[in-house]
Amino acid sequence: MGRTPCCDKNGLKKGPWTPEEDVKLSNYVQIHGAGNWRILPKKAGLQRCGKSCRLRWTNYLRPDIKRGRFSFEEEETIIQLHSVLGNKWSAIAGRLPGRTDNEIKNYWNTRIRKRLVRNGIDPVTHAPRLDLLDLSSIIGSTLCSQSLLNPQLLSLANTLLLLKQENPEMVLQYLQQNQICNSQVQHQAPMIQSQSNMMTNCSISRENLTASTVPFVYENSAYSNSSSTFIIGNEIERFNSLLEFEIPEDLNINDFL
DNA sequence: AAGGTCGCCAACCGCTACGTA
DNA sequence: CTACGTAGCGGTTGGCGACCT
Repeated sequence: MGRTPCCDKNGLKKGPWTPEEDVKLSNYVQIHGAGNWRILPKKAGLQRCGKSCRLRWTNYLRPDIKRGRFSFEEEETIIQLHSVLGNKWSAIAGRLPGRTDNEIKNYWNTRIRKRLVRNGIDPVTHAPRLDLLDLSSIIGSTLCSQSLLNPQLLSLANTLLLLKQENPEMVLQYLQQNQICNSQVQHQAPMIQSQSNMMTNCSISRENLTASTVPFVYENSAYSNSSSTFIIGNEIERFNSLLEFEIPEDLNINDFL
């Protein structure tokens, strides 16, 4: 038959750990090592179940845990890994030294997820939320009739549209740097007089989008498909932190196509 | 100043895969 | 092979502090 029960739950303490309990647990693990959580509480003199001890150790007391704010690089890594792995918090934590799955999960749910939603990006699929866009100008257009509505291209165009709302100047720079937009548009300071006029000076051909943009996005990422939105999504954040912009109300995706 | 609301995060709950008797 | 314990994982909860009204 099986083993004896791991612990008798009657009389065991629950709730927040006291400093005294932390010391007992830390001292015991430092001497005897982590593991065998079933007998650990008794030997360490703790009125806790082994599971509670294991969680306390792995999520809080472990000496290699890095505490404090997540860096921009860590945040980028989390978003990128989440776009590939989904809610596999332990797998994500395994690639972020010093961070626990619980910490990453909390950070995702309280910060990153909300911010992605705010920027019009679905936190589950990491794709732009099409329901937030007026796609009437696309559906039924020549794009469709010519079978050129490839999902990646549409996804990229949508992302650029969102990005334009956030930061039109950056969109221009991005397009020009990657030879997607050939026109010589003057770089101007933020709070430009008319963002929409500026954009109409740019011509972005479908050939350029498929031949230049998508490979550019991919070669800057270890992942495929969904990562295209991720890369640009980060650009939104990066520039948001630097600049403030007016958001034009007369946006149309045709500005990009 | 007091009560209400919100956000953060540590800890718990429940489930699953795997190991062991 | 079966039954059960253990470890690990992801989802959820609840306490607490900060902020708002």
